[in-house]
Amino acid sequence: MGSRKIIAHKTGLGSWREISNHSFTPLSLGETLLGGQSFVWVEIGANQWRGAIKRSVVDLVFRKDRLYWRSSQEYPFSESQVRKYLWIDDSYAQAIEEMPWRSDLVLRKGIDAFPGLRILAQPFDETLFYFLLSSAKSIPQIKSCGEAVAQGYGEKLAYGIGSFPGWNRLFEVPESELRKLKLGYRAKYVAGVAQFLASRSGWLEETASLPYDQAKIRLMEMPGVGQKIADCALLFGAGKLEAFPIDTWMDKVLESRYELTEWSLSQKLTFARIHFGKFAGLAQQFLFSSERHGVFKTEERR
DNA sequence: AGACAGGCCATGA
DNA sequence: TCATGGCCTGTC
Repeated sequence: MGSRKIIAHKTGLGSWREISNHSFTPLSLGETLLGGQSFVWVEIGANQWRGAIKRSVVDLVFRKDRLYWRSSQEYPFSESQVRKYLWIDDSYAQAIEEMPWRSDLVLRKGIDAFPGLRILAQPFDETLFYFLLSSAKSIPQIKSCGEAVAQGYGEKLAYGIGSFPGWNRLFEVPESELRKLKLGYRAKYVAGVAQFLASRSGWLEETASLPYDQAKIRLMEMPGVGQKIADCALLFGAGKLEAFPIDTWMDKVLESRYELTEWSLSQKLTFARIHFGKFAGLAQQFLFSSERHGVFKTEERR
C-alpha cells in the first residue's frame, strides 16, 4: 500500500494563493465561469469553483472580497496564467470604458448588474470543441456531453476529472462511438473537424493569429461551424473581443431591447459590431447574462 | 404527446 | 440574400 500515498500526492492540489486587483464579485465570477462561455467549471461549494483547463485542474474561491486559487501539482497553473485566463489586468477596465454605456442605457444596466463580468481566455482547441456540441443544447447538456468525451478519451486528472482529449486523439474516435455518448448529429461535426484538422498541421493556431474577419471565414470552412459557433470560438477561445455571437438570447435582446424587429440576422450583426465597437463581445456577455437573469424584465411588464 | 432547445446544412425562392 | 425543414437527444 506504499503507492497510495504517492498517488494521493500526485493527484492533489497545491496550496491556496491570493490573486489581487481582480474586480470580480462572487456574482460576476460565478456568471463568468458558469454562464455559458465555458463548460469546464462546476460549483463545488458556496462561491467556490473547480475547472480543468488543458491538463490543469484549477480551484477558485471567494472569501469575503478576496479571491484565492490553487492548481494541480502534476500540471500546475502559474499565477500569470490564471490572471490571463481570467482577464485580470488593466485592459479590462479600459475595455469597459470604451464601451458605449454612456449613451446606451440597456448596456449600462447590464454592466451595473454584473460588475466585473469577463470574457475568459480559454484554449482555442477546447473552446471550438465545446461549442461544436452546443447547437440546440442547454448548458447542462453541453457539459455532460463534453464530460463524457473527456472521461472516455482524455487524460485522468485530479479528482477523476477528464481532460479535453485533443483533436489528434479525437481523430481516432469513430463517429459511432461519439453518438453513443449522446452527441447526436453533432458527432458528425466533431468527427468531421477532427478529420479536417488531421490533414492541416498548425491550422488552428494560424487561424487564431489572423485578424477577426479572416479567422472567422476560415473557421467556417469546417463542418458544423457556422457564424454563431465561429464567433463563440473566436471570442471565448482566441481573444477576438470584437466577435459578437448572436444566439437566440441575443436575438431576443436585439429585437426587444434594441427594437430591431424586422431586421435580418446579418443586419443585426452589422448593427452590433458598429454600435458596440471593438469590445462588442464583452458587451454581448453583459447583455446575454442580463437577459438570462431577467435584469431587463421589469421594464416590459405593463 | 408534441413541441422546442444557446445551430448547421441543403434546398428553393 | 433570406426562409424552411431535417437532424439527435432531452426536457417541459
